[in-house]
Amino acid sequence: MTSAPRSLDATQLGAYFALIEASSLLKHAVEQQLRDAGDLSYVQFQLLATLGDSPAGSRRMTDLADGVVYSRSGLTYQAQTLEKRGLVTRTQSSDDERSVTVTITDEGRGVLAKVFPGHITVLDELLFAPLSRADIETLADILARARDHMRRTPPRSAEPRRRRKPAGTDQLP
Amino acid sequence: MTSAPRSLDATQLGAYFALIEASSLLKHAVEQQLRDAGDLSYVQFQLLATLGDSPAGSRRMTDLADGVVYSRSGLTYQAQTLEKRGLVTRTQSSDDERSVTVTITDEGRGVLAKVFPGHITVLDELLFAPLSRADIETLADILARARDHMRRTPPRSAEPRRRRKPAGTDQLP
DNA sequence: ATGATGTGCTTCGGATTCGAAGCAACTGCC
DNA sequence: GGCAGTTGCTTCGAATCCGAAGCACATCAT
Repeated sequence: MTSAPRSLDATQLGAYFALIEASSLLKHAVEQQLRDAGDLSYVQFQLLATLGDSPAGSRRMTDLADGVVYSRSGLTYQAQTLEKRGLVTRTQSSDDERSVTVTITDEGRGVLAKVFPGHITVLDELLFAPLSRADIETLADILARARDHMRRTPPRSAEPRRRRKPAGTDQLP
Repeated sequence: MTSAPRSLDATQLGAYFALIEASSLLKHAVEQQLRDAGDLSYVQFQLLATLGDSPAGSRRMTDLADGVVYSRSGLTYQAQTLEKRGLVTRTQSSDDERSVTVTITDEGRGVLAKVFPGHITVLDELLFAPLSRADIETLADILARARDHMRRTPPRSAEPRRRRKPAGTDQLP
């Protein structure tokens, strides 16, 4: 299928490791700041920030899950947590009874506002400080392309559920 | 304290989000492949790979923790797991009674070898496919600088415990 | 030596994660 | 209409993660 299981050259390895390490370090630092400043986990912050940017401060669970990279069940868990703290509300959609609309509350926006300045400071000091303007632009461009490609490419076993047909009725979807 | 709590411009935001999303997506995909191919978590793979690259296939716990971004306790947990499966051994250092040396076993190398080809395939298909040679070089360069900077920069409250000196006895290490 | 401090690792408890399974509501097709 | 299949979300159980506290050895100053 693919050609011989070749190995990666030094540059590729470097890019791969640097990507993983840089994002891990950054994420850890950001997580700590969020925890200290507003008692938020990273996902919780992402959810609030996404909602804060959304029209009417609302989104369906599914849309949220698409934006963030988390599992559905994890999203449910965090949404519950945020609801308990009064930072979001959850309401049934009227047109689709199954669908749940999550909305950020004023208190949620308050926490977001309280946490933002420190968040930006961390980014400035850790990520942007050693990079030039041009670096940042280049980085954004390259990573955006990689991300978009990955989003388009199914995870290699993402068939949503292969159901067995009654018998012999096997046409492709 | 810091200057006015400015906000990020579009490019910076783009770079930040792209970094987080791209690394998350990549990590998830890699994790799945590792799970399927060798029943390894990502950390476990990182540990084995690090050991495999080390002289004599050995490292002290602390050195491993520095290489990977994980917490000490998490490292202990994974090392135990790997030991149970016979992929590494743990032995006391002779010169420092507290220190534990982790060594990869032949079986560990076997798992590593079994998992590698698929690992590389995932990287090729997901990360490198949409990027040019030059992109990869640039990416490696920029992210390496960012990573090195972050490693140098203490996490803003990482003073390992500032003991008060008796008085005036302050020379640098 | 000997106590004070520092270091290396583990244990402990709690939080967060995921996938699989379950439930309820929607859709399409006969 | 009415049932098969799909979709949206939650629940469940197990795995994994982290920080704080604990333990044992090392090192340093007295």
